Amino acid sequence: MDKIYDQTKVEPKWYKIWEEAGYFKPEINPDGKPYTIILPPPNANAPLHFGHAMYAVEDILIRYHRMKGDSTLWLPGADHAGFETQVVFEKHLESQGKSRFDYDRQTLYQMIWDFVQDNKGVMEGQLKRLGFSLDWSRYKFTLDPDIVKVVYKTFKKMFDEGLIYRGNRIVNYCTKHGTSFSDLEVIYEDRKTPLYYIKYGPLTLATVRLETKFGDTAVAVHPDDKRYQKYIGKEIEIETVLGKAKIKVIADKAVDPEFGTGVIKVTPAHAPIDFEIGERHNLEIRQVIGYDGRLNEKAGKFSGMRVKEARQTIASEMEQKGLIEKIDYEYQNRVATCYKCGTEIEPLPLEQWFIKVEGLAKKAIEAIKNGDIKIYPKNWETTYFNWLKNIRDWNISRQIVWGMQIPAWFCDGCKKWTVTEGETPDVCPNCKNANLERDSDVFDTWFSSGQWPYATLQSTRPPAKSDLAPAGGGDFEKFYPTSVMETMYDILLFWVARMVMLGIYATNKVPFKDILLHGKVLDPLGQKMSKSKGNVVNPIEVADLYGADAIRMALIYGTAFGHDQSISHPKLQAMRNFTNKLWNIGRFIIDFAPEDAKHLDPSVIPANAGIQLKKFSSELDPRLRGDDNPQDKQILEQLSKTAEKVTKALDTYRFHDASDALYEFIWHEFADKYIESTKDRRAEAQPVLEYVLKTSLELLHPFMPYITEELWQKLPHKENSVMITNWPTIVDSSK
RNA sequence: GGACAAGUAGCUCAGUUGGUUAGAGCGCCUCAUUUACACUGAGGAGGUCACAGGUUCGAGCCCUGUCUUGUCCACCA
Repeated sequence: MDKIYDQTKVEPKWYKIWEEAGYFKPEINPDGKPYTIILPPPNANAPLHFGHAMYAVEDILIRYHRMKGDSTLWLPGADHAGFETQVVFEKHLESQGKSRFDYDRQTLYQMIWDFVQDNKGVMEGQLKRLGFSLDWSRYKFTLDPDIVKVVYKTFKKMFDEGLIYRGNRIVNYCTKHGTSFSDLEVIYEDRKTPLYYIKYGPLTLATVRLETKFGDTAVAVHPDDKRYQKYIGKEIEIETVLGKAKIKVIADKAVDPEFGTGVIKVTPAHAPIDFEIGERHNLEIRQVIGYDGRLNEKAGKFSGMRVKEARQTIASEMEQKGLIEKIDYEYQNRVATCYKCGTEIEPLPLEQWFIKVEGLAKKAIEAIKNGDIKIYPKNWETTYFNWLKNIRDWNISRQIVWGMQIPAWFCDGCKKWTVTEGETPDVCPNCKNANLERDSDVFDTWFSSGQWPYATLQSTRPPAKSDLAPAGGGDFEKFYPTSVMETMYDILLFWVARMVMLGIYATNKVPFKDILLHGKVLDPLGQKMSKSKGNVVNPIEVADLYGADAIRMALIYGTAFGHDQSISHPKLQAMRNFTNKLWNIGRFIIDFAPEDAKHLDPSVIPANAGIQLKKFSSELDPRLRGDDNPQDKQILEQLSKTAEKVTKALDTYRFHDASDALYEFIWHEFADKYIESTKDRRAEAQPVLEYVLKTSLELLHPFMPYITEELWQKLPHKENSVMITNWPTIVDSSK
C-alpha cells in the first residue's frame, strides 16, 4: 500500500465492478422491504454543476438501507426541461448566427433532441464518477414514450373529470420568448415608474399604463366611496388623444379608495384584476397590445409602436392637450419580468389549458397535516401551506416546441376540443367532422415532472398497463409510494408540491413519505454559483483533485442539513486528509501486522453476518481475544456508541451528526488514542484492530464508498463487498 | 404586506427536549518525531454566543421586542 492515498488510482475502478455485480439493483435484496428514492432528474441541457453533488445525501440513505437489507431502489432519470432547454438551445443557435425561426417545428425538435442526448451522456458519467449507486437498468427520460403516455393519460383523466378547462384568461406573456408562464415563473422587480394622474371627463384617475387606455371598457370606483356615488352606473364623456369617447362608471370592491384618486380605469385585456372586474360586470375585453408587444390597430395612430414608446408618445400628447393633471415620478411599483430574459411580462388574454387546483391543493395540504408526508426541516411546512392555500389555477400551456405536445384537437365544425391519450382522432367524435387541428402548444415541464414518481415506476417493469395504477406485481406496486423525496428547497413549490397534488390525484396515494430539503451550495465567498459570474465548478474536476469521497463528506460534514453552505478548498482538503488518515489506519493494521499476530477468526465472526456490537459492554467480546484489556474495552464501547449515534442520526436525517461522530471516532479515538496505545502490545491487539477497522468501514461506507471498499478488499477477513455487507447492529448486553 | 432562516473564535460552521470550565475544521503560536500517516502528533492563544428586556436556582438554547443579513410568497392599478 502506498504511503499516500491516491484516490485517482482507486475511485475510477470500483463503480463498474459494483454495477456489473448487480449491487445497484433492488433485486440484490429480493426479500427486503422496499426502500425507494426517485432521483430528482437533472435538466438534460447542461452538464452537472457542483450543487448536484448534494445527491450524496440520497446515496447515503440508499447505501445505508441497502446494507440494512432493504430492497433498495434509487431510480435515475433526466428531465427534458422544456422551456429551460429551448432557451439554452436558442442561445446555442444564436452563437452560430441562427435562430429558431430558421427551422420548422420538426427540425428544431430533432436538433434539440440530439443536443440533449449528448448532455445526458455527460451527466450519466458524472453521476457515476461521484459514486451514486443508481439502478441504471431503470433509467428514464421524461420524453420516453411510456412516460409521455402516462402524462397524456393523466391529462385526459383530468379533462374528462372537468379538472382541466380551456380558458381565455390573462396569462403572463413574455413577448421576447413568445410564450406564456405560470405565476411562479415571473419575477417582480422594484422600479420607479411614473404614475400619471389623467383626466377622464369629470374624474381624475391614476395609472402607469397609459398605453392600455384604448382597451379601457369602464372606469371603476369603490361602491362605498362617497365622492363618486353620483357617477356610478352612468356613462361619462371623456376626451382622449383619439377624440371624444363615452365610458361607463362601475362600482367594484376591488378598487382601493386610498390609492391615487380612488378611481381606476378598467382594462380587462391587459391586467388580471381588471379582467376579473370585467367578468363581474360583463365588460368587453378589448385587446390593444399584440403578442409581439406592439399596439394594434385599435390604438389608431399609435398602432405598431412598442409599449414603452407608445407610453411616452401618449404622455406627451396628453400633456399638450391638458389631459394630465400631474405626474408622480417617484412612484415605486413592482414590474413583472421574465425570469429568463428580464423582459417585462405583458399580461395578455390567451386561450390556454388550465388546471383547477383548489381541490388538489386541499388534499396536498391534508397529506402533510395528517402526517402521511413529513417535511424536513419542518419549517418549510409554512411556506408549503401558504402557497397551496392561496394558489390560483395553473396554466399548463406553453408556446414552444420542446416538450410534450398537448394531445388536444380542435374541431372547426362544432368548435369543440377532443382530448386523447395521444392517438390522433380520425374525425371529431362530436360531429364526425374530419377537419381537426392539434393544439400546437406543449405542456409546462412541471406538469410532466410533477408526475415523475409514478410515471417512472409505472413504466419500468413490467410494461405499463392501460390503467393508471395497473394491477399485478411490478415496480409501481412494490416501490410506490416512494420513501423519500430529497431535493433543494428552491423547488418545493415548483415541483414537490405539484408532485404531491398530481400524485394523490392519479394514484390515490402520496408519492413519497418524507420530503427532505437540502440547502444551496455556494462558492467560497458565499455567493451563488452561476455561469454569468463565472464561478461554476465542475464536480468531476474537484473529484479528480480531492476524490469523490472527500466531496461527499465535505458536503455533509459541519453544516446542519437544510442550511446553505459554501464549499471551499480548505474544507475539501480537510476531508481529503481524512481519507488519507483512514488509508494509513488501514495500512498500519493490514500492511504492518506482525508475523505472530492472531487475526479475527472468521469461524466465530462470519464475514457477512453483520457485526453485532455490544451496547456499553463492560465485558470484552470473548470472540475477539482472551485477554481483558481496558483500552480494548474502551474502544469497543466507543465503537458501539458511534454505531448507535450514526444509526440514529441517519434515521432522523441528521447527516451532519452522523459524519461528525464518524470523523471524531475514527480520527481522534481510534487513530490518535487507541492505535497509539497498541504499539507496545501489537500482536495481541490485532483482532480488535481488525474488528474496529472493519466495523468503521461499514459505518463509513454510505458516506465514503470508494475508500471503504478499497480497504475492505484488503482486509484479511472479508467477503464480497462492503456495499452489501450488513449494517452493524447493536445488541444490549445488559439485558 | 406576509413568511422562513441566519447572526456563536480571525474565517467556515456545530451546539437535539435549558444543566459543570461554549466545541470542531481551517488559520495563528509553541514543541515533537521521520513515525501507519507532514495530507502527522502533543499542547496553546483566541468568544460579553447581534442587542435590550423577561421567565428560571440556572439561558447560546425558552418568551417579548429591536437591529442586521439572506431567501421565498403575494401583489398594487
